[in-house]
Amino acid sequence: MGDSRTAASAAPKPTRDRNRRGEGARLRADIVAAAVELLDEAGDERAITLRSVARRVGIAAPSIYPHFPDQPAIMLAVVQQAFTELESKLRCAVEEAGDDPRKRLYAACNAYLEFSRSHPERYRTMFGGLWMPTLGDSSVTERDLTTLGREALQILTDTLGGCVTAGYSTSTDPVADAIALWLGLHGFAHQRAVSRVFPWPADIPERIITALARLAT
Amino acid sequence: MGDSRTAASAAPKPTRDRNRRGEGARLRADIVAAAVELLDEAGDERAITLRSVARRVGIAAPSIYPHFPDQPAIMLAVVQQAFTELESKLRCAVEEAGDDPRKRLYAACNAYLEFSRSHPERYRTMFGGLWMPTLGDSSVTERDLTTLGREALQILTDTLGGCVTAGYSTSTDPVADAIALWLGLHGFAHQRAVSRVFPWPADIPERIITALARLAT
DNA sequence: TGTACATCAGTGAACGCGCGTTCACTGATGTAC
DNA sequence: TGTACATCAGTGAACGCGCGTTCACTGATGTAC
Repeated sequence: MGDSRTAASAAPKPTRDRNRRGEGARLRADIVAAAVELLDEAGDERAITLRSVARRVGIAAPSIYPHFPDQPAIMLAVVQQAFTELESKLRCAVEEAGDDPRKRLYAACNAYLEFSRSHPERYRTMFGGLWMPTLGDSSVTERDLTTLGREALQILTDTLGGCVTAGYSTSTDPVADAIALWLGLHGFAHQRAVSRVFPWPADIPERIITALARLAT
Repeated sequence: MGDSRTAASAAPKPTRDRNRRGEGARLRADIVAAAVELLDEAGDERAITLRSVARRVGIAAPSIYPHFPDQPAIMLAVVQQAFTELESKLRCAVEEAGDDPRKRLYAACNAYLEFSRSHPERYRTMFGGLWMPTLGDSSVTERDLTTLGREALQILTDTLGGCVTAGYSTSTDPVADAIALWLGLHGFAHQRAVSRVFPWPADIPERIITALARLAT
C-alpha cells in the first residue's frame, strides 16, 4: 500500500488527449477528481498540491490556472464536492427508509456515520479546517465556507422534527437538539476518522443517537 | 494581527545565552515552548517547522537535532505537553468542585470545553491527526499515540461513575457512556475550534452533557 | 471549396522560497593532574 | 596554582527537494470570408 501510493502519485496518467475546442472545462472536473484520488490514497490533504494534482491528471502544472485561481480553490472544490456527495447520501438514505420517523432519523444518522467510515480522509478534510487559508490570502471567501454542510444539518433537523411530531422524541427544541445530535455524530465520526485504533464499544452510535435525539425507549 | 504574526515568526529572540555545561537539556524545553507559541499565533500546526522553531528560539536549525531526532518528534512533544495541561486542568476543576457528584461531572466537562475554547489551535492539533506522520516514517511510535488523553477519559469515567453511584445518572454502563459523553464534548469542542462562525445555541453544552451523561432531570 | 486568421487548450523553462537534513567546525567550560 | 585536555553546546555553509507562480510560447481547431 505504502509503495503503491508513492508510485501512483509520481506516475502521470499515461494517456491523456487534449480536449477539443469548447471542451476545456472538462479539465476542471478531471482536476478535482485527481485531487480526491490523491486525498483518498495518501489519507492526508497535504498530498494535494498544485503540482501533484497536475502530475496525476497528466498535464503541466501551469495548466491548472485557467481553471482555478490558486491552490486553495482546488481544496474548496474538493470539499464542496465531498459535501454534495454526503448530502446526496443522506437524502437517499432518508428517502429509502420509508415513512416511519424513527427509521428515517436512524437512516440519516447511519448514512452520516457510514460516509465518514468509508471516506475518513475526506471527512477529516471537510471538517479539519486545515485546508482553509487565512481567508484573505486566497480566493476562498467566507460565504463559500458558511454554506457548507447546511443541507446535511437541515436533513437531521427535519427527520428529528418528524420524530417529535409523531411523539417518538421528547425534544422541545428540535433545531437545537438537531445541532447537538449532529455534534455527537461528528465527535464520533471525526475521532474514528483520525484514530482507527480507539477501542470503541460497539453500541456507541446507538447511545449517542438515542440520547441526543431524546428518543423515548 | 496578520502582520505581527509574520514579523514575530521571522524575528529571532534578540538575546539568548548559550546554556552552561550540563544545562543543555534546557534547550529542549525552550524548543517545545517556542513551538507552542508558533502554533498559538499562527493557528496552524503547519507553522511549526524545524526552522521556524529554531528561529523563534534564537538558535541555528541543526541545534535541534541533539534534542529531537526529527520534526515529528517536536510535534509529539507539543501534543504531549498539551494533553498534560488539559489533564491537569480537569483534575484541578474536579478537585475544586467539592463533593457533589453532579458538580464534579459538570466541572470536568466545563473545564474540557474551556480548554478547547481558550486554546483552539492546540485542541485542533491534539485531535486533528494531521501532525502524525505515516507512523514508520518517523521516530514517533504507536505507543506514543495510544496513551494520549487516557487520563482525561478516566476522569470523565470516574466523575460519571460518581453520579451513577449517587443516583443522579441512570447510566447502566458508565464506561461506555463516558466515551459517548466525551465524543459529544469533542464534537462540540472540535467544531467550535475549527469554525468560529457557527451559530451555536447557548445551551448546546448543557444539552450534550445532560443527555449523554443520562442525568435525571 | 480554399485559405487566412482568431481562438482555444494547453506546454516548457525558469524564478525564488522555505524546507529537512548533513557535515565539518568552534569556542567556551569544566576537570584531572 | 597552573595547564593540558576532554567535553559540551552549539554554529555556518551547503545539499537537494518540491512547492506555487510567472512568462513567453505552440500547435491544433474551428470560423469568417
